[in-house]
Amino acid sequence: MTGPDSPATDLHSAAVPRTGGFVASDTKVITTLAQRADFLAAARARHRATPGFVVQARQRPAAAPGAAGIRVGFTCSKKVGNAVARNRAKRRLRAIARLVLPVHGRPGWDYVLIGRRDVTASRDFWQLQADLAAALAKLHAAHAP
RNA sequence: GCGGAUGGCCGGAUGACCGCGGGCGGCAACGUUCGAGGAAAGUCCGGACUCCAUGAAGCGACGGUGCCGGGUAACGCCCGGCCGGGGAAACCCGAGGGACAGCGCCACAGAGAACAGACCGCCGCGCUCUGGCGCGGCAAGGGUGAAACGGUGGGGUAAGAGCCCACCGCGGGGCUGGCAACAGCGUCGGCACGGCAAGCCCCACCGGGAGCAAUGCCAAAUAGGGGUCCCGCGCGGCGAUCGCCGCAGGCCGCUUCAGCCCAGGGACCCGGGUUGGCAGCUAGAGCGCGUCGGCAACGGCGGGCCCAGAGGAAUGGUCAUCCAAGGGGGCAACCCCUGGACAGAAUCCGGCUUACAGGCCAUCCGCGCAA
RNA sequence: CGGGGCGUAGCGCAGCCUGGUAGCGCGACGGUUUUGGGUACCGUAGGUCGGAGGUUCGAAUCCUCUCGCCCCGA
Repeated sequence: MTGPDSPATDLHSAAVPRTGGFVASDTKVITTLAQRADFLAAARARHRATPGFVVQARQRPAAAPGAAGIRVGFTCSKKVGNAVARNRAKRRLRAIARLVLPVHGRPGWDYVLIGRRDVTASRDFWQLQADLAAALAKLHAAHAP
């Protein structure tokens, strides 16, 4: 993943090679959500819809274990389509999360990306990235005092 | 060339960069290599593997299969053949044993629907008010029906009828060919024997149950609990509270035989703890090549190859060129735009079934043209 | 991975086992009663029996395949 010495790039140059590895104190380590309870907690927190998908975001309590770092989960229910459609939607969401979250995500937060039928798999990839960045900005702003 | 039939194959390609999962090397950074399908699907069959159940034989129950022969680890699959049906042909389709073992059903219509029967009729005799009526014979013709108790033609007769004859069909036994299903031939019988078994059933054959969340190991943690219920701790003999022997009882739905058990065995509920790791987990009835046997399915032999192994679960994104398809423009070369069938491994194999844009190859049948 | 059930008129169901006529309630529509509405009464219409094949003279019913939905166990 991205180290702190790797400068944040703009969206359209996301394909440039990122070098540099993990540092022990890196606060932008991204892990995936696995527990059902985490998904439920994120669903109860704030959310924002975009044309290609829905984002849920939740700031974890500071006392929670492993509070540092960004965590992200993906949801593609049976409504998205058959197994091929679900997997493809999930993979595209995973791709934009990997590109956008190191730049726009905040440590200590959980994000859940929810796929939509047909749109998530077909929408322009750059548009999807822009959607996520804009949604994150709104979510963070709404949370600010 | 057009139309059709069958069998098989492909089902986007190549490259670049950023990423993901596994293996290998390395202390590490990192390098290197591999990474979805013909159906991975539905879960409809058959197995491997693991655990559970005293064993064997017979009987019973339940479920399945069903022309014959072969292939296979096995199958309800495949190949070849037979029979029946469809087609002009290539070819296709068929759950295709038994209806004298028994039971049941065959609506409506029709006279009659399974020991046949007589509505309209046909024939003879008698009567007659000339319309018909009565008695007897007949079952060919009409009508009903999905199906009406052999069919066609001739003889025969009062009218008729396998009453008689020929051919066909049917049934019995025989011969020939075939491993067999079955086919062919001739003979006897004058016809007796309707259909439904994907209705019960009979016959033959097959089948113990559960499933990788199986199962085994390691670690952690609580408890060494509470409650309800069922069966039982029997008898006799010999030797000084034990041992041996016999009987009874128990362990497969029943029976028989063998074996084991004997003072404990079993079922369920409540409460408490865990929701980790490793193995099973991918080299196999494996894939393709050559050769031999076989009509074929397939098998033998030889040498070659290694082809996903995740575990809340890996294949994504972008770009370029080419290929197929659709739309638009142009006389054309060509240009522009859209954009890729069905669909994603979860213990592993053999099949079946279902979904599938488009394309390729081979063989065969019919028609047309040319020779 | 394994097991079970359902699909019939707009809605909820019966009929299927044992094959020949698809029926019940609510609703809809029309009429009567009422000043009007409700109620009550009378009448009418409405169904590819989820889909495709097969067995049978004949299939909602029997058999096979398939689609969709629901439930249960490990």
